[in-house]
Amino acid sequence: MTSRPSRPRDRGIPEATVARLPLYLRALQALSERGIPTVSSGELAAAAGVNSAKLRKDLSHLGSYGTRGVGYDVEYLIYQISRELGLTQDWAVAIIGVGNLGRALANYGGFGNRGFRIAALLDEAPDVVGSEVAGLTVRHIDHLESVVRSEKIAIGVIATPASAAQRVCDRFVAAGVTSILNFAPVVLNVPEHVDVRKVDLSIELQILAFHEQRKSARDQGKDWVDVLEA
Amino acid sequence: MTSRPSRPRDRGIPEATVARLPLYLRALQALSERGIPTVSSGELAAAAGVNSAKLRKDLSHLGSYGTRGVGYDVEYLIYQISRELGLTQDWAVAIIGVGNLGRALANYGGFGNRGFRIAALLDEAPDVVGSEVAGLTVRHIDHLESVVRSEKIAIGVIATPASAAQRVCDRFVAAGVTSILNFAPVVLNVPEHVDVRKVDLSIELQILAFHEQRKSARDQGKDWVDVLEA
DNA sequence: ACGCCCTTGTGAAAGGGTGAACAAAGTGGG
DNA sequence: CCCACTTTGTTCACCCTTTCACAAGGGCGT
Repeated sequence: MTSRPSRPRDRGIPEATVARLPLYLRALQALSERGIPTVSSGELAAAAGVNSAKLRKDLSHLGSYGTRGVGYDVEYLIYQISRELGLTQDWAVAIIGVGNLGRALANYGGFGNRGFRIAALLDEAPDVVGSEVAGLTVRHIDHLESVVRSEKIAIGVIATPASAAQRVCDRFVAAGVTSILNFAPVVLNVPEHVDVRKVDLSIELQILAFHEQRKSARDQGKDWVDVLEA
Repeated sequence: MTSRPSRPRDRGIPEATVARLPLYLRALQALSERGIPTVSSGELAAAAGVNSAKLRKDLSHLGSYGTRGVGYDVEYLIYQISRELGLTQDWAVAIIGVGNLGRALANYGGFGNRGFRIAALLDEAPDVVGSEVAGLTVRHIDHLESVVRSEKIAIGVIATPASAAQRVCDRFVAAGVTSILNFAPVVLNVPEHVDVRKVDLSIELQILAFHEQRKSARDQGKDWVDVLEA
């Protein structure tokens, strides 16, 4: 079947690498816009905020797309990463919940030029349904199933209040959606074959607070542990 | 100085554990609201979406706060985790950029009851400055430095377009802010002592797309690699 | 054509995180 | 008072990730 001898691609790209590929992609697109034809691992790593050894190892998982002594061809690498991430195809996305967050997502420019197309906005509230947001008419959530089927939606975005999230999630899953991006602060229950990623605004703040507390405690030479002991 | 002999807290809590503590905290608060007094590691782990061994190990980094044969006291554990994360003190937060995203953040309820207080909303656009959002009057970004000082802001949130992010970041740093939550799709340059966390809406989608592509490729029995070889 | 210099790709080692499994410790019933 | 049962806290082995260091490979000037 595979005749070519030298194919270093493992088909098993580490999760940590996958999470960084979008970073590299963005840095490369910035270079491309500035008309820069090639870039070394050191330069690209600096632009993406990682160290160069990590970057080289990450890219080596996709194949040998660099040229020793020169670096990487910007356009070629953009294409290879895009393809690996599946961004060369068109992904239809539905956003449920058109509050401030849903609106922010709908208006976020970063989707269009990366293979994502917002195909539907759904909400429950009568005063939102029918209004126009980001060039789309908001439809009632009752249309969820029919929209998923007609628009071939594979990725669903949940931007509802926490109380509605699991219900929306169940309807997504029942309709055949297999990837869900969840902004509601709840743990979603899904079957094995469905991927969920969570973005939680307050968790990030809490992690920052932890480090911030540690910094200020150190500055003051305090020993929190003993002070607060029972 | 430290007189008590048995103090298992290492002061070196793994980063992965810190990232999960907010999850446990939320699950515990839900239990607390339902009036449940104690919880076992298995139950709490299920509610937080992790396995029980991991949960027990995470909690053991804070100390021995459970009772063998019984489980954990919900209220006590809430207090211990809150304290560890630094949520028992009041954190003043400033949000720069009052677009849809900034508004979503300002209206997000999850902050108030976790020690975070939004102390200022700043923007540049004349049509936003002066308007009222989430009970606060939006002020012009020129006040950034004075607001940081007068409100003792330790955490800054950047919700501006990408083009403005680094500039805002520099001003935050110069004014003495040491923790930054960045929603703009750029890599921020900061000095060593400043913590930056990034939330990127489009990166999460790209990671989902990668897995989704893989799933559909597998379903169709395709061998992408060979098909697309040069 | 040759050799110098630069940069990639990778092997090996170190570090951190995960999960299974178990001993220690506490509860409650008889 | 003792025993059976429950659940924690921890040990250990494994896996994934990061990092260092360097050999292999390609361009460029002479």
